[in-house]
Amino acid sequence: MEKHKNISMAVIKRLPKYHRYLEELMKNEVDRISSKELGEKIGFTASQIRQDLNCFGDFGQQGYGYNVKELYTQISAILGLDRGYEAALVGAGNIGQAVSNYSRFENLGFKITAIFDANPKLIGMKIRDVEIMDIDEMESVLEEHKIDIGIICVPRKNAQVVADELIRGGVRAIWNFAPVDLVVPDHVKVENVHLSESLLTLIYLLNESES
Amino acid sequence: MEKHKNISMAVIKRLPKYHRYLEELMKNEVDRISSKELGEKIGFTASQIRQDLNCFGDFGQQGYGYNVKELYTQISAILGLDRGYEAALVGAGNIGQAVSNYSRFENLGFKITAIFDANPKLIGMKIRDVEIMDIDEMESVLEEHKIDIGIICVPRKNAQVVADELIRGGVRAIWNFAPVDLVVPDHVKVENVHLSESLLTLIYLLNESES
DNA sequence: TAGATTGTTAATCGATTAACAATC
DNA sequence: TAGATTGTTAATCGATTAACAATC
Repeated sequence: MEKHKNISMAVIKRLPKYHRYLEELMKNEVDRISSKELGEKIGFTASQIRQDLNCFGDFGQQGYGYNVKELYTQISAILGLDRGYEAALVGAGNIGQAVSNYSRFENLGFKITAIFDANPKLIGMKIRDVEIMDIDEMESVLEEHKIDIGIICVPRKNAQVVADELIRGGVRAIWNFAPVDLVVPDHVKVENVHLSESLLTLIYLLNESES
Repeated sequence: MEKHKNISMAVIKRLPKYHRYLEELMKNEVDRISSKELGEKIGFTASQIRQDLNCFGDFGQQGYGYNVKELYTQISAILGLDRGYEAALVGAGNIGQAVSNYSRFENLGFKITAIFDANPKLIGMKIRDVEIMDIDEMESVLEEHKIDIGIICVPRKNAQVVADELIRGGVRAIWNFAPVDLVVPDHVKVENVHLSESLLTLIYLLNESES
């Protein structure tokens, strides 16, 4: 399976969508699907789907299409969902609490096992059985505990410092909810959830269609 | 200013980023900036920045660059931030509450003026002075009150129904936090915040860089 | 076998980058 | 004026779509 190299971002960003639609098809007990049918569901061209999937392997069968269950398993493996992930969340404010409480992630093998905040009022509180710790303890916790993913939900001005600290603690992937572009070394991956940018895009589109 | 047509999504998605960086430059009291300097800050090529901006007008001056304040004003206007927006949020669970509480939006002229939920325990509670109303009242509230943007924070299975209801009530833009792709008529714009997809992308990148 | 649908190559389309004359 | 930097056209690069032989 060494096809795996130099996959474009465009393709990568579509993988989770395939995953979601295949999960749904499985739930509806659909056994097979052609690229044409899947394309109609998902809103892609059949051609694009075949191109995308062929970046990773030959999952289909001529004259038949794709076996839903098998393809789902394959995509899950490609995404890396065949193992679990431990995350540490920093910043237990509005968004931090929402993310901590979001149960949908657990099906994906994703677990938040540590939560940090600087606010004394929050420290000691529990979110889904995980106690909020003092951010000063983060360094030592990261040392004794292997964390895959850091989640940054702190105010903008603290985000970079927290990122640096997470990286020093061995974190290789950062899910960033703060409205900044973090500066990180090459071996660290960042995925941003920039809510304001998303909202501004929507506002632009709203006005565009009205004018 | 009728250059405004047929702007590609790639460009539109970059506009909020320009807005953010220009805001920061203004705060730092920078008067002028060249496409080269801005590019270095923001991580785009100078060429791309000039191309992007020229979709909307001639904002620069040869030999000088761009006036930060003026460009910021222009980008704000392009994004539609020269007026205010009223939003209705549906689903006051984890994410709904986080979004309701997110104060950063108010600087953008964006205000959540109505919140709905189906849960009797939540109805009557207040979030930032806005009372959570019974979702059954939504139809009448939308009738008497002009709402620009609907925010969907309900569970997946209810999202499409809520979207339909918002659209019937005259909403033209939907900010969707539910993990579904909504089906809407052409004149309605949807911007998705798909947290699971974002997380899966990050997990993929994490594994890619490790292998 | 015949029909369907894949994997893959080639053609097209769109977005990014480079180059440079215009000009402040 | 000379240097700097734009706006814009042309070249390149990459992503999407179309086409079709291979084959289940």
